[in-house]
Amino acid sequence: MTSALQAAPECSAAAFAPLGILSKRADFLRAARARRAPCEGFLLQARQRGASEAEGIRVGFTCSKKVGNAVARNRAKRRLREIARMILPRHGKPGWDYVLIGRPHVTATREFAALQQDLHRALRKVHG
RNA sequence: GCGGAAGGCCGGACGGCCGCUUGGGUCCACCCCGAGAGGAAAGUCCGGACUCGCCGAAGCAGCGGUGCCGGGUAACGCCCGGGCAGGGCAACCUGACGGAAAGCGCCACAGAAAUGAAACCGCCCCGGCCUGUCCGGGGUAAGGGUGAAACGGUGGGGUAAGAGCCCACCGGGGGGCUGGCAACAGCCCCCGCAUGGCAAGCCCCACCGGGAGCAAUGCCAAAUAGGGACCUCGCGUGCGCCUGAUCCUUUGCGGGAUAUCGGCACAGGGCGGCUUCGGCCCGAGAGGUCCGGGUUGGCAGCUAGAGCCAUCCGGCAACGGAUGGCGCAGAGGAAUGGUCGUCUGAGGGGGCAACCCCGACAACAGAAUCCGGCUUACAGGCCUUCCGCGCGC
RNA sequence: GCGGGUAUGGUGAAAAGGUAUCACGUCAGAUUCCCAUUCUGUAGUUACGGGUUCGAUUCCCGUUACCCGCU
Repeated sequence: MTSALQAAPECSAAAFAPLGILSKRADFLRAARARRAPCEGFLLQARQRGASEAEGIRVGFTCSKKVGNAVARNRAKRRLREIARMILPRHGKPGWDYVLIGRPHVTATREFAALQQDLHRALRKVHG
């Protein structure tokens, strides 16, 4: 966790998108217990962290074996990562954790623009 | 032209923009220049490389594997060539393909009998008297029936009935010669010839193999309490040597003592299932197993390798050799992506047709230490060689 | 990633290479005025595909699914 946050400022991309990466099982579990917003292409879970925890926007991705074989899982994860990179730095809120969970068949094949719409809608629901 | 057989290859192409990982340039940042999934990256079924204070080597025992012969290879359970057997008109395909008179074991049910064979019915002969759908003794494996399998097969002779009892052919066994490195094949001679099947049952023979695995292993940092339990072996020798402590003596140098401490030595002990040799360690402690506690960070291993591509030479081939060229992913909760455009396009739709429209979501699938194989998955396409049938010349 | 194991009615387990068995459960029937108890019956491609064998749940090979260990 600390490594992910310390690594982020060194990373060139982090200057644009200060997104931390979730890697701890505990973080995923805490996000799952907080707010959730299902939509067509994926499931969004989000949580506002306590003051003592890390800063900035953090994001995690989950594609279980249900999504498919390794090719399908990786493809779904990459598309989720892409929409997160495009949208979260501007529309996400600092101090929040977001977890995007892939769905079988849909996440890998849905129109990319529709996926982006889904994320916008899900973020509004989670924040509001 | 139709239907097949074998071998090999490809697995959309190019570009723009925005990203990711990584190498280099740059003092740093910005930025610039490169590189970035597969034939199976898969299954983890074999074989290696590499690592290990799991002691080493040889032998024995044990365990596991392989199994026609020859060759290839670092090695293999892989590949190539050959033999034999089975299948196919053929091209060609398939085969765990050593040993069953070394031994042990099993062969259910059925059947008389399931293996150092055997007489239920039947057939034939002899004897008896109650002369019969009878009883007793013997001969007989041709016939019946059972079974997955019944002790050579078919035909003829022969006989009381039969029988390798005799003969011919086929099959089998033994020996010799020839060809071949060999597996094996061919020919000749001899033997009328009881000697099932299963070794992917134990086993025998030959050959091979120690174990664990890159989450191996090494280093750095951080953190905790270096804590507990159990097991195995040992705790010996002494006028040995040193004189370093110590003690006695001397003003001191020096000399002496060896009870005690220390060092050295020896005996002894430990390190594989056993033995031998070697090595290492201990020498009064050593080694091992387990529990408990802390960490879940970083670096190395980590990508130049039995490497790839051409050409030539040797070889039927697998493959080997020589010369020249190439630089070819290295992540680490894990990069190799997103999107747009142009082209090609199997296919789909429309039309009598020319042609038009749609069309990259058209396969299986994502490196994780690295190689050689095997196996499994795979849309569609291309190339080469060969076989059968049909037609033409 | 590396290594190991398992698969048998709905569930949990047995089974020398020779008819797949046991317990609980399900459903149906009998018993009872009704229920419970009791009794009788019921259903398996032995995970899947090949091979060895006369014959495979068992032996061998491949595939699939699930489970476990190792930092």
